[in-house]
Amino acid sequence: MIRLTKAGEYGLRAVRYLVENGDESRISIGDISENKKIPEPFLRKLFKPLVQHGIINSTRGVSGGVRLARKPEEITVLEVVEALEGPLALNECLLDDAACEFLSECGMHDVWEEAQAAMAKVLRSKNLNDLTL
Amino acid sequence: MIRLTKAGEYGLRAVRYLVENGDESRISIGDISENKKIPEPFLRKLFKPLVQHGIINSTRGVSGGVRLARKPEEITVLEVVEALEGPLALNECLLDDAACEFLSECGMHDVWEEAQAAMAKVLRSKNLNDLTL
DNA sequence: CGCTATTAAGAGTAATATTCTCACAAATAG
DNA sequence: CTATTTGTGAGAATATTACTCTTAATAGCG
Repeated sequence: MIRLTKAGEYGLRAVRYLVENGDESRISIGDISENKKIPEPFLRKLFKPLVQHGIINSTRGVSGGVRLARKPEEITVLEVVEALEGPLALNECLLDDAACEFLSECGMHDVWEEAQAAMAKVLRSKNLNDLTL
Repeated sequence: MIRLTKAGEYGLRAVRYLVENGDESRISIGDISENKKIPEPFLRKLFKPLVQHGIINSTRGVSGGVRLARKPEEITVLEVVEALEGPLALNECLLDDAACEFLSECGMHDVWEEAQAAMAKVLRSKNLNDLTL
């Protein structure tokens, strides 16, 4: 089907909410969930990779919450997508050559690589501020 | 995950086999399955959409089989991929606007559209002969 | 200090989509 | 009419996605 999952969809929506409400204060995942209509426990899970990739900062406890770890214009859409969905790989062979039993005689490898590069270029050219226009 | 499924992978592999062995004669799905290491009953199913999309011609019975319905250089990779995977739609909202509950305030719609167009352009620029180099 | 309210983190479960199998039906050449 | 080959429908197995419930950390307050 070649499609973005809910993880990517929800995660981007959440990150965008932080950009729009990013007055340095921390925002709770519950708030985001409520405002953006995202199932809370699921959203909660999405923040783990975002934190690990240094896109989001989180603190627990009373007045804790999440916020962008860097300025929005320094975070590309590609970064967020890859944190949430894993590295871009339109076909398995683009992730791990060994996955293709046909290798050089495959014929498709280069096509997928080119298609993926084109897509990645677009996603890399957009930063989080570009989403709020 | 944004990845090609086995349907696309197997289908392209099968179509490529036809290009390479396309001496006007019909080839049985069993042959393709054996040569390209594709589970036969599954491959069988993949030919249905290929026939429906006018990419493949099939005939039943003794000395029947499948073959390309047109010259390989007149069939684009995009055509084959879309026949097998359904229309390209990196996000649901690119297929059906109603699917997005945020619509104009979404922010991501245009980004996905642009990324998808870039990818589609590459896949449309390649025909089946380009795969056999 | 220790309790409590609040919030993120982690483990585990349910739903859905994909991949594959099997059994049989329909067509066709000889 | 028979051997061969594609077509079709039901459905099992597996992988992925989506969601829920429990646990751990933190700050503030008496």
